[in-house]
Amino acid sequence: MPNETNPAAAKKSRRSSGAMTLQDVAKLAGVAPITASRAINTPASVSAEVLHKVLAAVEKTGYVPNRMAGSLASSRSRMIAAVVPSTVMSVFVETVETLNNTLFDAGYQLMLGQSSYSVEREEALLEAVIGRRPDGIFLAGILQPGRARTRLMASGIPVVESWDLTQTPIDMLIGFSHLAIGRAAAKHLLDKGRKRFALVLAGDERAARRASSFTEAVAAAGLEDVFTVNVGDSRTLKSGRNAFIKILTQIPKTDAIFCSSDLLAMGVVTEAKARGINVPKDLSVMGFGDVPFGADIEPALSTVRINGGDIGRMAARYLIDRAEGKTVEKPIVDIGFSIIERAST
Amino acid sequence: MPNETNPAAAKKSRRSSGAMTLQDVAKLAGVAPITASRAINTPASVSAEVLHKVLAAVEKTGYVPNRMAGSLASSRSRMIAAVVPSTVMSVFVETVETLNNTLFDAGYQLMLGQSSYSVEREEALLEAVIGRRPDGIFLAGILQPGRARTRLMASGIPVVESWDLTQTPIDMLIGFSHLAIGRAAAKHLLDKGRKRFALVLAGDERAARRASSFTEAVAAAGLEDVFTVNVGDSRTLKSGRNAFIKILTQIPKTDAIFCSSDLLAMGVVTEAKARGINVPKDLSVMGFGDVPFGADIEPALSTVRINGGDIGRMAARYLIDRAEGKTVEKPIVDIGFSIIERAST
DNA sequence: TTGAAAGCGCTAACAA
DNA sequence: TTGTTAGCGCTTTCAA
Repeated sequence: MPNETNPAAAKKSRRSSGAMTLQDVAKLAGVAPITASRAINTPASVSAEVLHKVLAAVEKTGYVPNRMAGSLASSRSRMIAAVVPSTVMSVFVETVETLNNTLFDAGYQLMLGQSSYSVEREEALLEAVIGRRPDGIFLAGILQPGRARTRLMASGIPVVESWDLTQTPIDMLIGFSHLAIGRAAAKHLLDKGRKRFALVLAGDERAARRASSFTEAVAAAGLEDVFTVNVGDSRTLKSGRNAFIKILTQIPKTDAIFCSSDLLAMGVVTEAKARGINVPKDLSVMGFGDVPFGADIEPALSTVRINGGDIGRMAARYLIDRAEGKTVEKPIVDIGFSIIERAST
Repeated sequence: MPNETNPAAAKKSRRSSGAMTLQDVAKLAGVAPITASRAINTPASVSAEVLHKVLAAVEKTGYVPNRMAGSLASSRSRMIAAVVPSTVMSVFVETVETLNNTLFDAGYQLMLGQSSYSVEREEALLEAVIGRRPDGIFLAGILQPGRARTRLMASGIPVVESWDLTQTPIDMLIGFSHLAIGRAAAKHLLDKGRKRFALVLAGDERAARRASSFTEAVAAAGLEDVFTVNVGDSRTLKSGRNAFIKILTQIPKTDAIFCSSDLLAMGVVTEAKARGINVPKDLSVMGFGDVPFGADIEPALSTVRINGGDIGRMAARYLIDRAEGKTVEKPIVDIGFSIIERAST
């Protein structure tokens, strides 16, 4: 070993990353590396004197433990991965934020992947994620059968799927029933005495399921067919405005519209107001997702609220418990939803 | 070595994580581990026959490389960390989304940390982040001197600070001038012939700087003092509504309001409309950030646009180039801003 | 083009 | 309570 004799100028081996290591700290503190490790990670398991010496050495060297090495040695990465379709104007952000904060408070980091609503991207993302050996994976949605799902199950990594219900989850599940939401939304609007219904939705399979049960409930009430407008993107207000123009052209008598997002609903309301149509007198509009400012616009927006914060918190809790071997349960939770009645209906 | 003779039941050593390893693949393919590694990572450096055998073995075993082990051996984690204050209704989400997508396309993962606008949390976060040895760190903002900044500089990890300008960046910088924005906003409203100005802002230091140059520019035009309302949170519409009520009570003649976020501006507009005040005839309202739907509300919202996508893309590029040793530059970029004039002014 | 050997920096396992 | 030893699963280095 070169330069052993001159600590001050001790050059690291060619392969070293150059940063301070536990070795350096241990040497400075005059203890074995494992003892330094214990002083840092489980201070209770070490004598006061050793603790003091090691912490002093840490301070002096500016040592920051290399968690990658620790993870490799212990097979515990203290990382959780989350895969979401998007974070911009998305209904998942509250969940991701809460998940992340809860994880951090428990000493975990979040790896975030965005599938951009693409199945291929999602598959590639999951492959990459599995390679990082996270202690858990959160999925915004349910993973369809395929290569990624197989790999994921084979990996043995704890998984929380969310935002939907299924009989065959990969592992854990925190969701709610889109069919029940469609029915509840229809009931809400029927109770208001509305007669002619329309739907505005983007090409999202879950929104389509809400729409189908909505349509059924309206038919069951003996009313005319629900007119449905498909828009490209549920995260823009513009699509909602355009959709309303289409509805007005085709079925002018429409008096209730259920949208697959709050932004779409805001678009409908905006366009209606611009045309002198009174919401909610002439038209009831309902959104989905409960954006933070939905209560403060004029008229305040009726919507379906999903408690995204609860999903994030619960998912974090389940994944951490699993990672720490506290449970082997496979919870399947229906967290439900609430119909939020505000001025727009 | 136990069970060497019975591959089917071959138990891994007690310490093993149990997953397939490069060893397993190599053994199955009849080559050395390093050769299997080359076949997977640099297929060009290997004969066609070996490549075929290794890929077949990968397929059969369902092997997913352990990137943590690879990172440790190569001192390259292929992870980039981003630290932002928040992702809910935040002006940073577009940047994070673009950063993440650009990184993923280049084979990198994103670690996301949220400081929740707390300095202590930010320090703790950065300490945790450094321990993961990311190849680069993106900061939404500029890091103030302190323990974390010192540690970060000592770590040698490439850093991009953003969203502001400074003479003393840690490393790289992609920002813009908040003082220039305040002046430009004031000029825009002065050009409209407005006479009595107000500001609505949350307790954000950057917003305060925009406000100060705004105030100076108004004073330089010989007009009366700018009335300033401080609100708790720039990410709610409600604060904007309340702020406007306060302004109306104190300075009823106010005819121009510059807000520190688009949501605050939307709140002001909403409250004004609810009180029969015409925007923009009686009152000009201007936001900051250019939320995706600002162009589609009624009236369309004038605002200051920061190209968050560009920041994310450039940051990704710089950090990757640095990680791959392509450059050692320390770019300092002023990406500027645009005043977006719409109906609300 | 392929392989043997030696780590990367840490912690599990066992021993004292 | 402290230490010794032997890996974790991969890649760098050097040699053939």
